[in-house]
Amino acid sequence: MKDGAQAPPVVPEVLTQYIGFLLSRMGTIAQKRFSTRLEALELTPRMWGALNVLDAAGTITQHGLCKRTGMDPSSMVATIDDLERKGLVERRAHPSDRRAYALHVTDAGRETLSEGREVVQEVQDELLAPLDEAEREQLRSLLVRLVTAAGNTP
Amino acid sequence: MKDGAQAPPVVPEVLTQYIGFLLSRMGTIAQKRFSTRLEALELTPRMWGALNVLDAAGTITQHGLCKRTGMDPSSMVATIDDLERKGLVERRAHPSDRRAYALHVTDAGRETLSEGREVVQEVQDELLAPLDEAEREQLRSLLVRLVTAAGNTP
DNA sequence: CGAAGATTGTTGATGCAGCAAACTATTTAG
DNA sequence: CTAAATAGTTTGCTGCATCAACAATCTTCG
Repeated sequence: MKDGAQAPPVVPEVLTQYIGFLLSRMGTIAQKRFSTRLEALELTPRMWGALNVLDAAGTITQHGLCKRTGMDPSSMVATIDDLERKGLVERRAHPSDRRAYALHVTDAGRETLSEGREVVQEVQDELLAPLDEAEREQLRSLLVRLVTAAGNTP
Repeated sequence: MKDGAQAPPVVPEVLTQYIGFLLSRMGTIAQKRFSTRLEALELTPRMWGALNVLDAAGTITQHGLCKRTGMDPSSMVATIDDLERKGLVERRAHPSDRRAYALHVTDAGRETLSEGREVVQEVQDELLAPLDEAEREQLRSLLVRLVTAAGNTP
């Protein structure tokens, strides 16, 4: 019966004192899970993030998306290419700047968004299974403060 | 004065509701910061993690390290190579298994560990600057529970 | 006005980490 | 003793981040 005595794996106690390690590790795990589940919609995490921010912004340029998502401009090109190829996003002419595109979410894009939200909710519920509702909100709030602060210093 | 009206960047409100996104983003940020700071000691985050776990374990095999750190065996080979080349770790013969190595931290390795702990502590303090002591402990505890649970399900 | 500099989107090159397959040497199971 | 599993290693593929360079366009300011 080796399954009963399964190694106490995955979180060496030494490292549980390093919040940085925990953040980085949990981040990787989350990313992997979302990535796997989003495959069903033929979306990558980057596409999903961009689509969400774009939808919330209404209209925005690629550069604007880069600033908000922290994504590199060159990666953004590929991401928008992918989204446009799937018909979820359109590159329209920007009304006042001929260098830039005015990005728009299509109806198909909004459809995909609502499907995606269900999937994402499921994954999130799995990841946060050990926490009750109050703890989840606590975690969320702490993370928002950290990400916000970290984004304004570097 | 455009610097006063700096864009409210880095955390689009849409995404603050996705704890998965926050985790993944904060994890990336943390990793980058640590990576930068550890360069002063000529260490990568992977080397640092392996060195810590190894030190805490006393003696352990590469495979054991892989299980505990979640690192890929092929990556582990390169990581141990690096640590050994810097004289921080030794690959000794395993007493009872001629396939495996018994890894040991050298005196130089312990020296580096104590230097590294100071650096890591600094970075952690910077990252967690917005949180008071109680909140940090709260975050740590929540993350440990999540990582532990996530490590036992996949 | 008009030249200099900044911005937007794009391409290409580089490097790293994760993943999987194949392989050797050795140990364990049946 | 043979078959299967394990430890370590090598190699190649993939995905993503980062960087430098570039063309088109906008902005600034003498």
